[in-house]
Amino acid sequence: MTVGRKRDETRDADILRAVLDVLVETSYAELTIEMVAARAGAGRGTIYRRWAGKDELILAAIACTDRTDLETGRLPDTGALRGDLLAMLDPDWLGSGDRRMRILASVTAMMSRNPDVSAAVSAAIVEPSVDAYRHLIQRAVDRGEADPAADVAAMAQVIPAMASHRALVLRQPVDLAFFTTIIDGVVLPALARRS
Amino acid sequence: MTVGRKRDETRDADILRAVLDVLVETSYAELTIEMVAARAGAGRGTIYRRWAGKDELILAAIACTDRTDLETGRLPDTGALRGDLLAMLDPDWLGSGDRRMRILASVTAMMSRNPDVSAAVSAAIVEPSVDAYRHLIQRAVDRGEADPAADVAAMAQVIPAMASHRALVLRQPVDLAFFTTIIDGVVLPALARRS
DNA sequence: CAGTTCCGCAACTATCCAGTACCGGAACTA
DNA sequence: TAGTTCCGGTACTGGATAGTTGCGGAACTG
Repeated sequence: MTVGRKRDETRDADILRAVLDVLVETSYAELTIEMVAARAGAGRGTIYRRWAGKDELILAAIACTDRTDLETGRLPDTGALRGDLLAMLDPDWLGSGDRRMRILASVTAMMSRNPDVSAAVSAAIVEPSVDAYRHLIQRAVDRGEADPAADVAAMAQVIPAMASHRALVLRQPVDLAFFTTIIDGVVLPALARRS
Repeated sequence: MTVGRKRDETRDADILRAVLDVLVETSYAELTIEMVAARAGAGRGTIYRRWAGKDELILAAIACTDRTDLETGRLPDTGALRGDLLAMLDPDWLGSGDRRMRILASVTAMMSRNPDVSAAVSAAIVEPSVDAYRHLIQRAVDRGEADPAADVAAMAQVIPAMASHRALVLRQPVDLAFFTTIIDGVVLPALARRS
């Protein structure tokens, strides 16, 4: 039936990973197919055979970002909100978060003009984090640790928002010290029970 | 002494304003000198005679953003923190803030690679806002209204951070309802005195 | 008035890059 | 083995644009 050499599907992942690697270092507009091909050890023709063009390629790369670390079942459960929040901040997580922030910066301008990019970024980068924080905070409320009147939806955005602000706008390191400051200086005070 | 037709210095402002107008609609990379010239009713040669190139031009445009509205002496003083924060949110301010957020989005990618752009944006767009919020919050602490143990530096970043997150990342409107939610759901709870 | 510099405009060069086409070779099918 | 499709690589085309140059005219100086 189907005749000829078969397409090597494993190259897809190599190429998409190369796209993200390039986006860590350069912006959406500056990324060229040649950079991706060189990084992936592929020919440009191979890329054009699999994706319709630059936009489709980048869109696919963003969508395949791995966020299994934030699945609800894998979130920390130390018994206290402060412990849960700090438990997320292991070096691996900080490193992958830094990578995602750089990609986010490279893609921000295009998000204004291409709703598909905006949707892909939201689904792959933004929403998983906010969902995770919402889950931890809601659990603290249910446990009676946090103020039952708290605006959980708003509070769940505080850490992602301040992290992206620090990375994208202030251009300062999003490290353990920063997260600790936000947790102890903003999040926990805002959620403390009124006595 | 100096011979010949004099340079019309008033065109500088027209051209720089045109740069910002274009940046509201397109990104740093997509902006062309031709777009700026057309918008300003100028020739490309006039622009190249005044600035060394595209980077210098955009840098100058960012630096000349007007923030006189945020001078310390002009900040609201209603006697209560909530009133002060809400008093900043008149329609003019929301409109100019939206404009600045769009410019910020257009420039974000270049901030990673050009420290001059990053410095210009910080000085012209970010720092004035944070300074204003810090001033209002510090005053509330001094007045005894806010928790004296509050981390004023961290809290002053909450509103700018969540606004830029909403505009740049979530692509949702940064309007009165949003600010009210943040003020009542995050800022005021975090600053409330422990009783 | 003569000479100079600015102005808007248009023509021009040089570069970069998306996208296409093809090559020789490898992998696969019948 | 013959024919087909994929692979990495290279050459090519076409469009966009940064930056330069020159034109005709206006503004200014002496």
